[in-house]
Amino acid sequence: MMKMATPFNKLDNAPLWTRVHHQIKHALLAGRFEPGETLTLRALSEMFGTSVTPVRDAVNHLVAQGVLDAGPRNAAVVPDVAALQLREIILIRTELEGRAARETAQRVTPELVTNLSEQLDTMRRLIRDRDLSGYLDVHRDFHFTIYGNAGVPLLNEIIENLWLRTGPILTYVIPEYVLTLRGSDHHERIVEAIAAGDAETSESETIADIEAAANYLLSCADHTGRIRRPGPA
Amino acid sequence: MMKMATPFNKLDNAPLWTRVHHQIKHALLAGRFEPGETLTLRALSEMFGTSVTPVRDAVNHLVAQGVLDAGPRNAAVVPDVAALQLREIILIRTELEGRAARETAQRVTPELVTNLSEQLDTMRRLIRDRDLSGYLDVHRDFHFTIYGNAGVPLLNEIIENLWLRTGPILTYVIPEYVLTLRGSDHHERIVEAIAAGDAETSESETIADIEAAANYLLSCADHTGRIRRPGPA
DNA sequence: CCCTGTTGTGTGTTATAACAAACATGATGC
DNA sequence: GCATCATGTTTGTTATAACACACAACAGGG
Repeated sequence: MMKMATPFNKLDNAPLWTRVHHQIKHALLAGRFEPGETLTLRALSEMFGTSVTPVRDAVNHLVAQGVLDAGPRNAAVVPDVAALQLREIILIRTELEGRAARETAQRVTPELVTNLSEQLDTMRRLIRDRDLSGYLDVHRDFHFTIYGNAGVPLLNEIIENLWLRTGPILTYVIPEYVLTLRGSDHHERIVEAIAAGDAETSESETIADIEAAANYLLSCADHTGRIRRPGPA
Repeated sequence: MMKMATPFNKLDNAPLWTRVHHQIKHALLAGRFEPGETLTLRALSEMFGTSVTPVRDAVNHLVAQGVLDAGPRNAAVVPDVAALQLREIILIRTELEGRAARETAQRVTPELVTNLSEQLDTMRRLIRDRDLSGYLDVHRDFHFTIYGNAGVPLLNEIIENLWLRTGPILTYVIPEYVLTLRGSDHHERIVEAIAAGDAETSESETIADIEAAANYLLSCADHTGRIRRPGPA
């Protein structure tokens, strides 16, 4: 009497607002919304072909996470993260990601080192091929592979939230930074330290990596403290 | 032509779901919901006398903040924070609150020291009077006075979120702990360190304070790792 | 010409109803 | 007596409409 037909319809009963949430998040990380832009519920609902209720839920979620700002009249605006806020985020990121890297080094496994080394190779290849979009994806996977092995899920959750907050400005500023690396980045040393179980170096190199990228971003700030996109050329 | 009547009706135009959010949050911190209890939208809406929409928004906000858990069928359940999760929270709290205390010590002002000393006196008096509920309030104010003077609003926001996560178990376990203090707590030394601009001691004493309370909480865990309420007597 | 009051439009908010999935309950057949 | 299926209830989800506030544009009076 088992119903054989439609074997896997269990998958698409995820709530609508979840998918909307996912799409907005990715659009944010891809830089498809301009910093400072206010997102209206009706525009988004038309964009996704749903009623306003699911997008309202999704936007509420993002505002609660701090990924979107609450503007006047509780309108959702894309955060225009300035130098001041960036410095705050970086301070907390160094603290938290440094600690995560330390924890991971203390519980290193052979598989982890293998995975990280492979990701390192992939990153090198993507830089050589000038595939910056692909690089950013693997780069993020690389870092979260480390943090995910710290054995502290909550730490991972908070770090992910902090990355999300820098999303809008990252995508239009980082590519130029990546090209200046030429392989002389901290990632190799992080993997070496983790492989050696050297918690101290693992932490310090992680912090150095974050601060190097942050310093580049901060150098893109104008006199008002707003991070501006480099010339489009 | 100025409308003189109803002089201050500007105050109650805050969205309904904001107030619902506020009330649920405080009920949580006051331990008025049992850990593991699932909160139904219709029950809450009847409790607050609104429709389900505002409570839905409020609950969504809390779930997104990690203050409430998302149970099966996306139902909101009061988190039953076990020893394992508590250890994670404490790890991050020591990291973040330690850093905040360090920052505050480096930018101490005379007013800050005055305020902290007054709060310290109030706390001593409330302990002497066995007013544990009042003590917990001032105690929270004391800590957030320190963190609020670190000059890093985002740090404050994250720390507040972490406190919220421990809310449900704090209220029914901490009172007994407070009574064991007898004034020999770390708070005085924290204020001394801040007043002296001693960032190092400010951080270490803050961490010691957090870990002392955490160790008490963890000693209340049974063999399954769940924190249990001490005898009601 | 400028100020002011009005009106229209856009936007988030709230209520309500219809919906669908999950669970408990009880009846029915073996 | 027990398993199984039907059904009713509970609960989150979504759509829709009415609402209230805010802002902009515009017209009229000074």
